[in-house]
Amino acid sequence: MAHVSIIDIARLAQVSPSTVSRALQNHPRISPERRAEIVALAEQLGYRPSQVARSLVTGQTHTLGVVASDVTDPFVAEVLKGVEAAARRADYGLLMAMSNRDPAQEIEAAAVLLDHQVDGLIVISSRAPERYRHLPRTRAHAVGGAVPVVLLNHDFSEAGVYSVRMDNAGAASAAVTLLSQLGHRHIAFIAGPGGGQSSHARMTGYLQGLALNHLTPLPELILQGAGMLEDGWEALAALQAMQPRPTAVLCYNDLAAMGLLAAAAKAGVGVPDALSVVGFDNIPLSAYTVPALTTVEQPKAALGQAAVRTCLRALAGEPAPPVVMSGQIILRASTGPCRLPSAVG
Amino acid sequence: MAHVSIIDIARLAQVSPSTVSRALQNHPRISPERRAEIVALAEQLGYRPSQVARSLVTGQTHTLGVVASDVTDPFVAEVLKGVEAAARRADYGLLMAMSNRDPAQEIEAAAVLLDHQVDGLIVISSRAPERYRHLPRTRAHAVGGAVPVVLLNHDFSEAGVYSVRMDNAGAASAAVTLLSQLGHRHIAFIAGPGGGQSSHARMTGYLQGLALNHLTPLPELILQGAGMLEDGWEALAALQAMQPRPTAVLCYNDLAAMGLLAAAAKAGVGVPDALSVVGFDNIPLSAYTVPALTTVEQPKAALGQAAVRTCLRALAGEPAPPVVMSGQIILRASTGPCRLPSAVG
DNA sequence: AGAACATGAGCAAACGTTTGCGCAAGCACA
DNA sequence: TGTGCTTGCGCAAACGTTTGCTCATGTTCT
Repeated sequence: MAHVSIIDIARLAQVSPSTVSRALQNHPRISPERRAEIVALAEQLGYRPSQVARSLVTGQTHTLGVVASDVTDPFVAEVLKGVEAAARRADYGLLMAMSNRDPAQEIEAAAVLLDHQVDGLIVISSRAPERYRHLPRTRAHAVGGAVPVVLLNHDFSEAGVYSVRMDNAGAASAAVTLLSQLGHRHIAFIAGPGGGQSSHARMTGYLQGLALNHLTPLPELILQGAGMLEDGWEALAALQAMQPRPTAVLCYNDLAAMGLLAAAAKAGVGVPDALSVVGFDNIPLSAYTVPALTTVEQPKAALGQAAVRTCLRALAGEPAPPVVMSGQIILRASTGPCRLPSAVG
Repeated sequence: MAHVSIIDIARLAQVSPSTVSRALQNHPRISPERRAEIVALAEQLGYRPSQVARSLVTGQTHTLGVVASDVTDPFVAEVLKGVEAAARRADYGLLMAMSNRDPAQEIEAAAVLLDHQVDGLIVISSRAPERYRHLPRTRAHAVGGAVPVVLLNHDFSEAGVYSVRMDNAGAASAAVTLLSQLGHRHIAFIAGPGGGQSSHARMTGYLQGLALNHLTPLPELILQGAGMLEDGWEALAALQAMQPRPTAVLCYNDLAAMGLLAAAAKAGVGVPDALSVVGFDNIPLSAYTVPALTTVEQPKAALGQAAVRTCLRALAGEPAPPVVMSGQIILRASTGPCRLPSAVG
């Protein structure tokens, strides 16, 4: 027995297919009795409407596209979870693709999703925002013309491109202030992937924080990284070699911080006594490191939800202003007062 | 300017739409010149075929459904990544939904994905395999009748349901043997979520491992858990209270192990001196704990790829026998020789 | 030279919905 | 009783493809 269609129901109910269609979508001009009869019949036959056929005529798939840089990154995973929950609540499907942190793959993935006629696109941690400008995203019945793209953790303003992000700069600056208040004068920064807005903004915030606390920014205190465990792991040696030696480190994310923590433990560098470490993201694991990681909470699930909300707003033709959420410092055990006399002063 | 369709091309090339369609899919009965002309025109117009329309007539969406228990679990994320990569390579889209470890949500998600006419379904860590038996998954043009379901880390054999998993029991048993060889006589086990096959199999393997090494299984040495950080964290107190006190613990997964590690560090219980800890999954972070975690490697990406391969095989009508991969113990620093004289014996 | 066949292309149906329009019957109003 | 509005439903087009069939032309074989 094949798939039961609206026509089968029509035949059995002795009505036209259009009547069945209207009955099932609660069209006002269908008599209550007919509706009841048809609904019952549909239920009984186990009728499930063909989303594909529906999409073809309406031009909407009721599906959102998500391109994520890498689900393996706990931050991304948490955001994705928020996106999924919100999409499900709004009865939207989720078509997923991964960019593997590569701009080319990102844009390619976006194109593929658009080919599948997603109603909207959400990009978690874009690395190539400017390329959405020329991405053809016209749709057959498109409401506002193009399918909306919402960039998560990127502020790129362009028609049809929306933005949901955290106040990375503010949070990073606050983290530096915290360290400064603990007495640290030499604060290093392990940067994140180039191309990402969040990396750039956190760097900016780091510098702002230094300025705010009258600390002199030293280029050599900034280490390159990509937001991965290895970054922190490898950073320790560089930190140890610095003159003056930093007593605190702000990391691009928790992953880098955890790498650093592991390296410190291995090298016998006491945290926080010899080195204070601050992460970013507050991934679940950060509460379980040794010592527990002081970090900046990002409202990950909320960011995901906001992205979906923004996308749906844009779809509805409503205004969808940029969303900026603020972080909050989670004080745990990886930070402490500066124990070393400042080598320079 | 709206979406350019096959008809627009046909008009411009002065041919029929069918010719355009055939030209674009390299049908043999189209002259090379025509094909070239049409292909060029399509390229120039930026033509992108409507997957929706195509799906309607072919009955295939070229899309796989994935229901994951929780992307936030690093194991799941890694597997998902493998699935995504393999699907992309095969030119398949990925429709994603999350079950949040809830059987009801799992089956509901599966139904939603099926409504979107996914060609196949991959379930990462199913908790309700038996319910796929009665899930209506007939398709209009279905090749083999029903859309294939491949269960990842579950062995449930039923027509149309395929299985890709790891040899959980064998690996768990091997882990116990390792601990036994290190001199441990009292080995505890923190179990995983009930309902999951992997949890059950690892438990079985644990018991087999005990038997194999002539250790007596004690019910009180088995703690309940759900494969989460908190499990390990909370387990420490229980372990400490046990008589005889276990000197080693096998955990359902790395997450639980990391929770335990954190708790041990906080309580001043030396690992591995006072307590050896073995995890499961070998998530990336497990190499960066303090001490680094001894664990069982699961070929996560390979599992994901195998799931896609199996699904595609089933779709092609080829035989798709169950896949069983074997794990391998990764020896790191959280395990060591038993230092305590056995209290009993 | 006739038959059989290969080549290149078009016609039209089909996929399963949604929806604008038309139409008949019933009703209220003047 | 005629006019106009409402209610309930059907007709048919449309969405953008794919594909079985048909058909004309050219080619090769006997």
